[in-house]
Amino acid sequence: MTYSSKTKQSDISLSNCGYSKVLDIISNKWTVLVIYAMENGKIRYGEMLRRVEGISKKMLTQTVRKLERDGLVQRHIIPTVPPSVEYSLTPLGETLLQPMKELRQWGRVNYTQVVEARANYDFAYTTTEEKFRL
Amino acid sequence: MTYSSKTKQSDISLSNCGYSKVLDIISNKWTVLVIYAMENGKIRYGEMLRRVEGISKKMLTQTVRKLERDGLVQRHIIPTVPPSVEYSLTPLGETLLQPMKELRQWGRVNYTQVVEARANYDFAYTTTEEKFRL
DNA sequence: CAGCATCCGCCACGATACTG
DNA sequence: CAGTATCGTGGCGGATGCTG
Repeated sequence: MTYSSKTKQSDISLSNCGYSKVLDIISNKWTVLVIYAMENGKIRYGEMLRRVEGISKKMLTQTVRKLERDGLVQRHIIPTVPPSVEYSLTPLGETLLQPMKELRQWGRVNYTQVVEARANYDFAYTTTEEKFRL
Repeated sequence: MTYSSKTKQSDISLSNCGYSKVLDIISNKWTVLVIYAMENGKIRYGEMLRRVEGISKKMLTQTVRKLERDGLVQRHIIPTVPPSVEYSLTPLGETLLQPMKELRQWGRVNYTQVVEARANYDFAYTTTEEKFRL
């Protein structure tokens, strides 16, 4: 969705690869964090705004609407004054939690190695002139 | 990487959440597809270009360089004329394959439900006037 | 064959202000 | 409290052309 889907048929295309379909859903800045905020059950709009550091009201609304459209999130409006709204994962949304947690686990375990690899790479491709400044 | 990392500390921030760290690596248009292309072992540049439908040379090079920098991919230059280059996953890169496959599996199993949910949502929020045209 | 250089359009995202 | 409306922008990604 994020990108135009004008791709022809092939063995690995954006249209028929399962990866792409998932990316179509979760590959943007805030989606996974918002889902993450709901992993323990119902949560109110304002509470999410506080828990997901750095997100703006605009992006939170936009993200949560998209997830609702995708059938991953439910929206419960509680008619009080002022109104409050609770969000939670649907059963379908819950099923996404498991694979996501494994990815998170991978990140926790391996990210330091990635950071090291980057440092090595950057050092190796640094000009000798720049190296002398260290 | 895709986005600026100017976020303060919090319980869910871009900097300390495992999800974000993984997204930092795989969340862009082509990365997962390129990794996918290497899941069965060595593969040459031109072969990837053909297998990953729709990717341009620029983006393939860019993606593969980033993965190399992250320590997930190895580059083997074979000194022939004209030169050929083989790419393959590193041991670290291989470890990412498992969680990625589960995500792909999730996509295969559940994507149709997502598509249905979207159709329902769009229909529900279509104006009655537009509905009459159906 | 396997790239790199350049130019450019587009849209995801951020900031700000207003509302029921 | 939980949103909408509007405007501005950075940089991702596409297209094209050139090299060793």
